[in-house]
Amino acid sequence: MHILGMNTSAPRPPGRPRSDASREAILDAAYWQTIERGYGAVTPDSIAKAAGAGKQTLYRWWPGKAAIVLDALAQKTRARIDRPMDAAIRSGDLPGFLQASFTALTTVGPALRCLMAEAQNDADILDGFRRHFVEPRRDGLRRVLEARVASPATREIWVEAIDGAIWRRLLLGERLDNGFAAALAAIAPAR
Amino acid sequence: MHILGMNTSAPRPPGRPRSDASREAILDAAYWQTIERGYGAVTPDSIAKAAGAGKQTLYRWWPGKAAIVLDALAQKTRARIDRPMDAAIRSGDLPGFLQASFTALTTVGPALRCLMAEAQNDADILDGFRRHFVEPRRDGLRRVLEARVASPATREIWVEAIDGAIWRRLLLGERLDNGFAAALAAIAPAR
DNA sequence: TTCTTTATGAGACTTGCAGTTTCGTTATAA
DNA sequence: TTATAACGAAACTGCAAGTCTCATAAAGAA
Repeated sequence: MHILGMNTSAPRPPGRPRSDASREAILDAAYWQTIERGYGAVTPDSIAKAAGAGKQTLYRWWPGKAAIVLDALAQKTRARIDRPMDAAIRSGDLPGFLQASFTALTTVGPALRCLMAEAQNDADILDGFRRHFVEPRRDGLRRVLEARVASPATREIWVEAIDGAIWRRLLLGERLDNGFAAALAAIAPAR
Repeated sequence: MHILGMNTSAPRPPGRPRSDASREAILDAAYWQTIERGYGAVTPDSIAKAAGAGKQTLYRWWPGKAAIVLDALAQKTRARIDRPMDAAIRSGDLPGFLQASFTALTTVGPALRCLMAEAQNDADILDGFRRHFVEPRRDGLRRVLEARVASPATREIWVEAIDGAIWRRLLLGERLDNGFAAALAAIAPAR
C-alpha cells in the first residue's frame, strides 16, 4: 500500500513467499496428533508427513517440536477458552469462571502437562507457555476476584492459590470437575 | 532358617548377592549429577561411569533413568525434609512449615520439575513422585491446618490451594521465599 | 575342593527420535 | 529471464536410552 511514496506495510522480501497453507496444515496435524496420540507419540516426521510438508519447512519456521505443538495448542484453544471465560469474568462469577476453565482444560490437559514438562528444559518454551496458558487464566482470575479481595497484593496470593490448585490437580492427573470448582470458590472470600 | 518346618526369615536366594556398595554408589552419583548438572545432562552412562558400575547393574534394579533419579532424590531429601517440618507441624506453625518446605525445595527444586515432567509419561514414576514428593507435604499441611480449619473437606481444599500455589511457583521458576510463605499463611484461616 | 547360581564391571551393540543437509522444483518480484 | 527464497522429499548425522555379551566374582551346596 503506497501512500505518497511511503510504504506503510512491510515490503515483501524477494523469493517465494511462505506458504500459509503449509503453516496451517502443520499446526493442524500437530494439534490433532497431540490430542489423539499424546505428545510423546508425536514426532517431527509424523507431523510433516500428515501435513504433506517437508521437515525442512517445520524447522524453518519453528525452533523445534515443542514450539510447534505449543503454537498449535495455543491457536486451537484460544477461541474455545476466551469466550466462555469472558462471560464469567464480566459477571464476577468465580464458580462459573472455574468451570469454564476446566472445560477448556479437559481436551488439552494431558498435552499441556507434557508441554509444561518440556518447558522445564527450554526457557523459550516456558515463556510461550506462560503467555498462552498461564497468564490468560491468571488475568481472568484477577478480574473475577476484584469484587472479592480489595487489596491487590492479597488478591495476587489468592490468584496463585486458586490457579495453583488447578495446576496441581492437572499435573497429578486428578479430576477437574464442578465439585472442585465449587469447593475452590467456597473457600475464597465472599463478595 | 527352618524352625519346625517354618521359614521365618526370607531364605537367601542362591548366587552372588546384590552389591549394596554399588547400589549406594549409583544413587549417590545420580543425586549429585542431577543437582549439579541438571536432569537433562545426566545419562545412564554418566551415572554408571561415576559409580564405577556397569550399565547392566542399573537396569537390573531400576526400570530406567527416571526411576533411578527419583529414588536418589527421595533418599537424599528424606532426612533434610522430615526433621524441620516435624517441629513446625507439632507447634501448628504454618509459616514455619512453609519456610521449612521451601528450604528443602531449593536444592532439589529444579530436578523435581524435570521429574514431574517425566512423570507425565510414566504412571510408575508419577506414583513414586506422589508418594515421595507430594504426599509428605500434603500430610504435613493437613496436620498444620487442623487447628485452623475444622471441616475435613474444607481443610482438604485449603491443603490443595496452598500446596498448589507452591507447585505453581516451583514449576514456573518463581521465587519460594519467606515473603511468599508469610503471604500464604496470611490468607489461610486464623487459628 | 568343585559345582551351580546369580551379580558384577566393561563395553559393544541396537533402536529411535531430534534436528541438519541436500536436491530438484516452484512461486514471486524485478 | 533472472535472482531469490520457500517448497516437498528423503538421506543423513548425532545422541541418549536401553539391550546384549562376556569374562569374572561371590555366595551356598555337595
